[in-house]
Amino acid sequence: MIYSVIVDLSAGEVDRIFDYKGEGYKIGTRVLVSFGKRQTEGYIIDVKDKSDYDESKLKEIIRPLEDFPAISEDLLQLGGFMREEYHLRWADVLRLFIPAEMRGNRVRSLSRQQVCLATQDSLDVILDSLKPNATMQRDLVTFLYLNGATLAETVNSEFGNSALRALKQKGLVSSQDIVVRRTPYKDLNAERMPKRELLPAQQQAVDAVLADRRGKFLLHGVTGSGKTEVYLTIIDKIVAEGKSCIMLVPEISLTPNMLRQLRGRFGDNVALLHSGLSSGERYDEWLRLKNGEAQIAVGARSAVFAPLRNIGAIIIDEEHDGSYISDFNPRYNTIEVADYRAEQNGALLLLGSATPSLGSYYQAQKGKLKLLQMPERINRQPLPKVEIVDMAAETRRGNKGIFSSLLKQKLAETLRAGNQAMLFLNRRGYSSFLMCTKCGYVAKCTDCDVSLTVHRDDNMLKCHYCGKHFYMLDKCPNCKESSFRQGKIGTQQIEQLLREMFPDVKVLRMDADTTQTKESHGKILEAFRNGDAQILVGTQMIAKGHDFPKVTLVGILDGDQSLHHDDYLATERTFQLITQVAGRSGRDKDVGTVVLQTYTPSHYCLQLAARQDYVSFYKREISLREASAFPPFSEIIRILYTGEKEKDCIDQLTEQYAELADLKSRHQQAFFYLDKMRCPLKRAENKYRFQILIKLRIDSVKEIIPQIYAVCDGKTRNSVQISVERNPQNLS
DNA sequence: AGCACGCCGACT
DNA sequence: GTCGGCGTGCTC
Repeated sequence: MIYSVIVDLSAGEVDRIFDYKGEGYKIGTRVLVSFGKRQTEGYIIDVKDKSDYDESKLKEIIRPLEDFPAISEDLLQLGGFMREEYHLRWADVLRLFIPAEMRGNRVRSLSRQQVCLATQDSLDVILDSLKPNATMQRDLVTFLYLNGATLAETVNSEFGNSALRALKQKGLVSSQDIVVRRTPYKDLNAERMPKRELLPAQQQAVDAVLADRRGKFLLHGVTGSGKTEVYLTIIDKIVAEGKSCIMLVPEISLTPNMLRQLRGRFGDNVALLHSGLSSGERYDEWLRLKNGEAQIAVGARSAVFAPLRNIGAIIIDEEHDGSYISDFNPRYNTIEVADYRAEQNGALLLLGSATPSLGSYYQAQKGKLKLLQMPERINRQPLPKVEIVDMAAETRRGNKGIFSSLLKQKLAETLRAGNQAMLFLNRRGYSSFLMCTKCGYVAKCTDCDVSLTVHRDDNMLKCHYCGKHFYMLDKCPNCKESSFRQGKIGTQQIEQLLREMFPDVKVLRMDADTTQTKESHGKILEAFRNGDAQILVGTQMIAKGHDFPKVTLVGILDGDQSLHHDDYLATERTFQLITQVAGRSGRDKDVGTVVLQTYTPSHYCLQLAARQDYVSFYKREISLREASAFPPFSEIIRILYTGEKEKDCIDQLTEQYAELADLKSRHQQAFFYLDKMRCPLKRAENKYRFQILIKLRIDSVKEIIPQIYAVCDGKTRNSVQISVERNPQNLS
């Protein structure tokens, strides 16, 4: 037989099928092949009788890497779709479908010794054969009789090594090696959670979804409206019918919470997939799904590739979240991928959010998604009251600080009442830059065109783009003066200011700097939930999904921050962020308050976010998008050129731009826009950045996109990396 | 992605 | 003269 093999190398020149000879392999099997002068892993993606290549030159497949096909045929088909749709390489796509540790033979199953009784005799008979004073041995035998096979390490710690050895010698107990599965978050409470009675709105949503098993739904439920319970009920039903489910949450820090609820309801039938697991855990969880030992996959975006068969439902929580769009290689849109998989499997697709993305809500308006609404909180509490504070007026009144007088007052009240507060500022570090007051020199990264952020905890200057660290400056390298002005305040400084303002109050901070270790997310959140601290300061990390019953005050310190980016997503993002953060307040008995500080208090985005009026915001924003022909009424394509040699980048861009201009002249009506420019972020990680921006008429996308891809695949310099992004999330 | 081949500059 | 820089081409 001839096998079509994709070699597991990520490079343009080898991104094609290589034929090999072999016998008895199944499609989807990973194999070892000899390739050029050495051996490589590869994936069988097809079988055929004849090769287009000179068959006498075909090499033989050396051997399979696993005794089962690692990639199912429907995932292979999905891979083909993604390759076309997102202009990706086979190897990059296929790698998404298997746990990373399977490549390069790094997998090891974990085996442990297990001991059990080696005799069928009754307990009395066994006990009779033991001396009355051998208490440990008698206890152990009794234990094994009652509990069955047990891990040797458990037995050893409970009953001691000598009892076990003695019993083995007598032939009463035997031991064997078994493969044990490594379970992430093993100690996460697994107490059985009862099904909760659904409220009418929840029941309606569930009924509507279950009425169409191939339907596509958008569940718009305000923060605190009980969307999770809807998801659980649907999963329950689908699993009961023998089908599997995928449940996606936006980021790793939210998985423990969802996992706790899923395990509480479905026990071991749940497996967790995300990049934060140890390699052993990830492999074992993947295998449990692959083998059908678990039918429910939960995780961040990569869990959409869970190796499940017969999928009945794919649920995406907080569907508006930007993390569902992978913005580095391989770039893909999780919702589109989920849609394809749902279609393939005849599964239902459910997207949920309190602030749906404009695109999804538009799809719902057009009837492509069925819209389900849950407009009320489950506790019947009103949504939190949002007070907008005009910081310009505050400054005029002489308050130059970061906290408005209203926020200070509310903070004091909240603390006095024994409640908790969250303060949100989407800027980590101590201050955003360091500038010499004498000559205006600003400390910049050596590799990126970005000013360095001051970090006080380790007294360093850090590049938030590439992560490089630099020593703090004591004098200006330019004019040797040592007087500096600092930029905008970050979370570190907020934490410090709060400690000064409320010396007796415990403050926790959660941002990328305090969550570097694997479990730090969970620890901070748990500490705050337990009441170990009264104030939590954080970046957008604290905005998402968490449920803190004692929080009655949320302060948004810089509501403008994301509003004035000059990209078309700025207002949508700001609205989502403010609504999500505000939703953390007042989730229990007490009504929540939100203080929203801004310099543009009358901006419609902030006004409508303060009223949590999504529908009005949608109407306003969608008509703006339509008038200015932005997505979803067009598609934006960015071709990004990066490289260490500036001239090569420019030459490469210029050549391809000429071809695209030619393409445009032949399809005038398809193009709203075509232009080339230096990126706003001129250089990053020691590479220059240039881009071509294209805006296409939506009904021309299908026809034009392959031609744009073809241009990018033309003759290229390997000193320049070229990537194509469709509807990029940021244009920096 | 890696590895060999091949053609120019800087050194013992 | 030779070592070695990295541009170019190839892998079933």
